[in-house]
Amino acid sequence: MDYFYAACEELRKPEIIGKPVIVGADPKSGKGRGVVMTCNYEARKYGIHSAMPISIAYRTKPDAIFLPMDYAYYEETSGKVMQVLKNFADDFEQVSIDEAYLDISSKADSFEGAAAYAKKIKDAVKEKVGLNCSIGVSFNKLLAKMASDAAKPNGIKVVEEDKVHAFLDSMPVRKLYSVGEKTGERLAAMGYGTIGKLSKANKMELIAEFGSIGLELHNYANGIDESRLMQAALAKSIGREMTFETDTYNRDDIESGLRKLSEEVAKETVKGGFAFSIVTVKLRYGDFSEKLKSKSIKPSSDVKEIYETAVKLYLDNAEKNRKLRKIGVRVSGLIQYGKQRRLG
DNA sequence: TCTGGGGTCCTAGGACCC
DNA sequence: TCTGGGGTCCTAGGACCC
Repeated sequence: MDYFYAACEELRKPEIIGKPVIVGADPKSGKGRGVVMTCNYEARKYGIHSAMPISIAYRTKPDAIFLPMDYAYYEETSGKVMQVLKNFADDFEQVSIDEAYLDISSKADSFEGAAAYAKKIKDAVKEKVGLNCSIGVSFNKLLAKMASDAAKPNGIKVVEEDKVHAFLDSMPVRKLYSVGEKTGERLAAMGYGTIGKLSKANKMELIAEFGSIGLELHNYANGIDESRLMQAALAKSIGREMTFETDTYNRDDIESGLRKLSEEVAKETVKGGFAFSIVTVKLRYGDFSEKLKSKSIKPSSDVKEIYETAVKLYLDNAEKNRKLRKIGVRVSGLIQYGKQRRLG
């Protein structure tokens, strides 16, 4: 989906269409903590983008329309979109709230036919939900995904078998799926600044540097991806995090934060019908250094177990003279004992 | 300029079991 | 006195994605 959260807001507030719209943290007149979740293309004209600190977005365009996240509404809208998409697919994999893979092998016998079919899907999403999406069409998931990125906004991009290198080679290596900031820097230092250069790299050199990921990088750079669509899987962990308005080492503030987070996590695990056997606490200090501390326990579904384990992990491991910026609570080792309900 | 919150997967050492 | 190989679980850390 194109700029999904901001597009959802435009859908229910047509009067904001055409103005810069930013969904994310409360800017608090430039003092707010947090980031831009997404923004529409009018806001992007000013250089605003996802993950940008909200304070900078505010400084850049103080008269933009700033809106808080409304997950429940976005989930509901996402559900409608996914329902439309499923009806067009032989096989279907939802990847996130606003992305999905569709296997349409039986629906077209050429890429030309597939492109026409993609247009039908786009039109149906627009007609039934009212939102624009972008579609990548290719012969594997990697290339379909990268083509859909290239198709944004509101486009369709096809990558045929004999056009893989024409499509990938000139892109900076950072655009390759699975290459983030760190791997991008290491690849650049090795002389692989573009996907084309990476595609010709020596496999063994990449394996020596990155282990099994090195082989994956080489395959991806050559457009090779044999992964299949995955069936919806049960959650592996459930967590909640919060950033303090100002950094703190006050024990009462931190413990009440852990209590609130534990309660939310417990509510979510009960909703999913899960017990858990591992509790993890995240501690982020003012300098952004982060520690995760975890403890295995007897399987439980009790909020008290989460809270008491979380507080113990905090007390045993936090450096009490350093202020904390963020805390988090997560449970894993999930065992489903009850009926699954949809997780939000 | 100052950096969120939800996740997943991979690696690795040590403990422990057979 | 010196000692293998296979496996799982626990804990911690790192990277990435949306």
